[in-house]
Amino acid sequence: MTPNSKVDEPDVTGTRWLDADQQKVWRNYIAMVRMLEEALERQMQADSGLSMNDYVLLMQLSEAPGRRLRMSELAADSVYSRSRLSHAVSRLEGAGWVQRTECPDDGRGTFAQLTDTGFAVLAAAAPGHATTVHDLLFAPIGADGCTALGFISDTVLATLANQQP
Amino acid sequence: MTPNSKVDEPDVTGTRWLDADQQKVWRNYIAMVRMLEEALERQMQADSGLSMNDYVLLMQLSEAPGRRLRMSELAADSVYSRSRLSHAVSRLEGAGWVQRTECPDDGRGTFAQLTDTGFAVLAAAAPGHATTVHDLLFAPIGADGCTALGFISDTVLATLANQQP
DNA sequence: GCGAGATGGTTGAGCGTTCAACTGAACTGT
DNA sequence: ACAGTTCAGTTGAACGCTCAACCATCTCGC
Repeated sequence: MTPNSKVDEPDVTGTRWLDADQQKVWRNYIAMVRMLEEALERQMQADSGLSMNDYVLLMQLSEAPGRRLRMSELAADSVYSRSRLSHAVSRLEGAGWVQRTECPDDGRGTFAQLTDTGFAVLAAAAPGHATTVHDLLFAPIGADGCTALGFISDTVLATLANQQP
Repeated sequence: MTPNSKVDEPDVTGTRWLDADQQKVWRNYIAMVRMLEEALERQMQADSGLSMNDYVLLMQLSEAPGRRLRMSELAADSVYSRSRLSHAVSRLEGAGWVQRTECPDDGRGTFAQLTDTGFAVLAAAAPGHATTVHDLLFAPIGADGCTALGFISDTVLATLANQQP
């Protein structure tokens, strides 16, 4: 619960406690993530009637070749479980923004294909989103902050990637 | 959808697009946040049978004077809606980790009080969590990364705070 | 004092996510 | 060939969160 005096070394229980600075940073990081998510969600919902989750899914599809991806690729890109993606795509399909397509190469596979309607919705939502991200994140932290955030993201992602397999 | 050549200025639609660097950073930031959350959730669930959300709530309570907080204070600290917190505390109360108490000063108010059982559960969960955060975040990014992340969090939080009222 | 509005908190319905179980298709070894 | 296993994806129930409606209490103006 409370940090040890020796924070660089594990204590007798093998715990690597966080020092006071790290605790504060961790706490503020969590708050930042939550509030930023909330602000983006609010803006997206208000301006486009779209949830951020759906927006990101459509975005991923829009950037894929042929504007379509295998379900599992899309799931991996979005850090979604298969189940979650399946439900999500069903909803997007219901809205007419995505269409499921059979995969000729693999009988088990399914493509999620962005429809023209879906692309239009995405295109309409993009400017507001970009502006919000700019105003709330990149403008305040500046170029140095952007570089630092890039480094942090890359480093943590690499660590997590080496962790899993 | 695609960034303009002039990225520091809003275009004719008033949009402030992100440049290529920022797009990449933003994408990786989202992935980092999701994967980090997932990893922490997994560890917490596996080691303590606790969700991260519940852990953070218990943590906030444990640090408050008398290990109790008004519902609205706890909600603000946790970036929770009142409703969400009310539901969450009901569950925690069901588990015996938190108890609701009347507030003498304000007839409308309610205290969420951490029970001894709740504190014990939290104490048991803390070391594993601290170690995971250390190993997945602070150790990889180093002292400079920690400073940078602190700066970014503070800056974004300040921006968001000035945005709302 | 007292009525109007603001504040603190709860409730229930609806929706999205998770979890475990399931279907079918594709490899693997014999 | 074919049984066992893995892989891609779906399904339905359970659970957590959101949203709007709601009650009770406090505060402010008159």
